Amino acid sequence: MRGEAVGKDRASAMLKVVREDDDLRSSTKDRIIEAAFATLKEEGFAGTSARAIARRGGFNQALIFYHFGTLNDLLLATLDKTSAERMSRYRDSMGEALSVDEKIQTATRLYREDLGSGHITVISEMVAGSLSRPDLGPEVVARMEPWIAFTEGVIGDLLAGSIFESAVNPRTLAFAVVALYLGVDLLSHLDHDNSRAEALFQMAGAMGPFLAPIFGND
Amino acid sequence: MRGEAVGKDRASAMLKVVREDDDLRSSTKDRIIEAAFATLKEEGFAGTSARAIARRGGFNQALIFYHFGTLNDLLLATLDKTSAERMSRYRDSMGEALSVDEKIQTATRLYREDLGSGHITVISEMVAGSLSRPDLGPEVVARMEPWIAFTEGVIGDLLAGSIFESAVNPRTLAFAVVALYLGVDLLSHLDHDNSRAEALFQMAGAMGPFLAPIFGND
Amino acid sequence: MRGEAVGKDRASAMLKVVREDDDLRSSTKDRIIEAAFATLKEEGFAGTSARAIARRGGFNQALIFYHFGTLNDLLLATLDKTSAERMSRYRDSMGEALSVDEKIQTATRLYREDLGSGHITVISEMVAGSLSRPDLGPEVVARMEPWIAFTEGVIGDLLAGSIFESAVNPRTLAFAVVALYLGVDLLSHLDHDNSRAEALFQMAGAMGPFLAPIFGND
Amino acid sequence: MRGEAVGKDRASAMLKVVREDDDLRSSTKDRIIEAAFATLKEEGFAGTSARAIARRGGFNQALIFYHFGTLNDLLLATLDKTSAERMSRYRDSMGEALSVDEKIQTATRLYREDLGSGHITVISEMVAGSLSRPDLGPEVVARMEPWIAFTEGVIGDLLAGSIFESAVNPRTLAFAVVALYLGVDLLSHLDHDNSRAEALFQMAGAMGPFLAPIFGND
DNA sequence: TATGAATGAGTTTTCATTCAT
DNA sequence: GATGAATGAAAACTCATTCAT
Repeated sequence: MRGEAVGKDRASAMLKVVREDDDLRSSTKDRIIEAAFATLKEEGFAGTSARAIARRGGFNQALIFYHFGTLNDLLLATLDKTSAERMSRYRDSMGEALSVDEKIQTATRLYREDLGSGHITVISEMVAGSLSRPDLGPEVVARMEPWIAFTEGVIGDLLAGSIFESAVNPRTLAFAVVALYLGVDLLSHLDHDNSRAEALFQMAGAMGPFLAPIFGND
Repeated sequence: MRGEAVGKDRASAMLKVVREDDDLRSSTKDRIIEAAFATLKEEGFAGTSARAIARRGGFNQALIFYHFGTLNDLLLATLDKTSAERMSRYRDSMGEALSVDEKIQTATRLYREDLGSGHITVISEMVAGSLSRPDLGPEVVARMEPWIAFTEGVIGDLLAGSIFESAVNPRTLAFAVVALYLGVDLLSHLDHDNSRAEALFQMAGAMGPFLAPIFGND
Repeated sequence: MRGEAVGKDRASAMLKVVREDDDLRSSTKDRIIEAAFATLKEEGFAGTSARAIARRGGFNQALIFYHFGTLNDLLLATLDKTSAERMSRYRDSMGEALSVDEKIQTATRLYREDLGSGHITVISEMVAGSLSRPDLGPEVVARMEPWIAFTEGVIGDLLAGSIFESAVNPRTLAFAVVALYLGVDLLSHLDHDNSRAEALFQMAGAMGPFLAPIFGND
Repeated sequence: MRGEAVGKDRASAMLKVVREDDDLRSSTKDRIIEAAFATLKEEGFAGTSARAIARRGGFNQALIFYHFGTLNDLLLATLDKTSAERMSRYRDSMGEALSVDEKIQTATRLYREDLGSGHITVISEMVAGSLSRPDLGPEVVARMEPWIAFTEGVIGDLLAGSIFESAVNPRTLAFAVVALYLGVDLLSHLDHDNSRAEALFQMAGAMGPFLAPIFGND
């Protein structure tokens, strides 16, 4: 496990397929990112040192620096990967939800999905941990922008033609939604209690039918 | 043993005033807390080491441990003090605001006040920094509860008699408001940009007059 | 040896006098400098890591940083101490040597002394090692200046009244003498062969009597 | 095993010329040596890691070890090449200079040439950096010998027939000259100030005409 | 020949905390 | 109450070198 060669998966990949079932053909960079993800999830940002990641992934500390140059860069790559995966999932699912009501249901479902997969934990840890580090903060906030833009799109569709169209700035509201989502994640994660987030989604769900006529999605 | 000296400066403070000659200087514990606050504000959570606090306060590192036993405990005491000060300020101001509209105006004013005084920076740093540390997280979240309770009271007053009274759970909504506030703080702090938070407050302010009749505070 | 208290030698110094014979009353900073000196002498500049110094001195690595802040600063302090000790020795001895001949004899004697005590090794290592480090180079060269100034004084005395007085710039010649001394040190140290340096001093000694009349020191 | 490939690029160079298409590029070993030279010159001995050399030369780190077995060996090969080039230059030029005066002028010119080309920097870095490493020191000093021998020859020619012939040992004096040259290089390089070396050469130049009659080269 | 990947041992430095005084 | 000194553990990162291909 320690000294095994990983790179170069042209012919040898064929052989490796036999060897294991799930994490095959994962390149070394991917393996490192996976280890970083797992460490963030299990040990929190503060516990995610190069040593801890390497221990969890079963590889040498130095490998991180060989592939990513910097621990920060690995962390950001991990955030990027998670973020990209979730983004495509959100884009697909929200695209199919047409009415306000459906969108709320879908968002609730995705939230629960994120919760189960640990993405919420990892993103919460990354955002929170980066806050106090001047070198990471700006990078992390830059990675929030796509989410705000995406949310802005969803909100824009909803508002179009409604009575709020002129009163509400979709970009500002999108910022608020992302901030709320983040705050809920943090607080829920912080005390290991998802019941309040769950109640919030259910409250929103209960309001869905009332909102539908207002937004004209019937 | 070490921690025994902690938490009994009500009576002894009386003595100190007598003991010191003229200028009744803040007690040592207060001085340490002030130094911790200043360090959190200027250097961020990650930069707030025992050494950094001691350097800023002009006292010896070991003094922190003598008085607070643990760096974590000092940090929590600092959060407590800030939180208590702000809470009384919020309680007084929001008590005087009667209508939804007034409450929004007051909340906006208090937010700006917190921004200028650095309380938002310090709280953001504390919450975010603690999140990644299993020993601090639960303690910090416990200190959020009073704010949720306070917000719940404010919301409860508003909802009483309105058409939402039965549809909305004040506790859940209070949780959402605090989460939103926290999320906005974090994001604004993260990229040193308060303009979006400001836009959000202004959007809320613009909606105030429309909301007033709904809530029957006219 | 490991956990022993060192500082605070007011009353306890009395007790310590009994405990050991030579390195008593040496403050911790001195002990660290001595360990650094010994390490430079025995293991060379490249081998003088914080760990190596601490191992040799029997104290904790971190103590170096507590007292000197930086490894560089410890190294420079070590050079300073050695340099100051040798300077006073040179000043005294050369002051007593009046004629050219005597000065050459004295210089030879001092060189041999330096060789035996390891000062030449340490200075050679420091100078050479610093060369390739931009942070140390300028500091080391600054510590060469006093030696050039001292040499300039010695040369100035010799030249005064001689036929060379107008032809030779004492400062330039002093630079050359120090450079020669350094070069001889380096080469001798490099191949562990002092015979050529010795031969050089003897050649100079043989020329002494011939030079005396030229400089008018008879 | 690794080192077997070292040192036989005379015949194989012939083959290479044929093998590569048109632009007979320098052999790989030469390219590596050139990269090492450039790195020593630009980044100093301490900055001349295998990675730094490879980066500068645009080739793979491992190539160094394939061709030279050891980083030390590459460094020594680099010193060898530089040294050999300079030696032939010195031999030619000094051979043409007959009188003391001319020899001083020529040496001054060559020194300036070395300064401009960076050879002095590289040699200074190599000598100084090696000094602190037991594995390099002896090798480097061995590479000084040819220079001492060469200088001995030059001095021997000068002394022949002069009044110093019996008093001065040419070998010892040659050692002193090389040591002086080295010391001047180091000090000048150390504080990025060549003015003192320049002054020294000019002082020597000014004395040239006076020395000529003594040595009988008129 | 050449290379990308990998590694073990090393580096300086910072940390929270303890202890004797 | 307060302090200077001391420590063990850990941090991020770099090094020369090896190896399979």
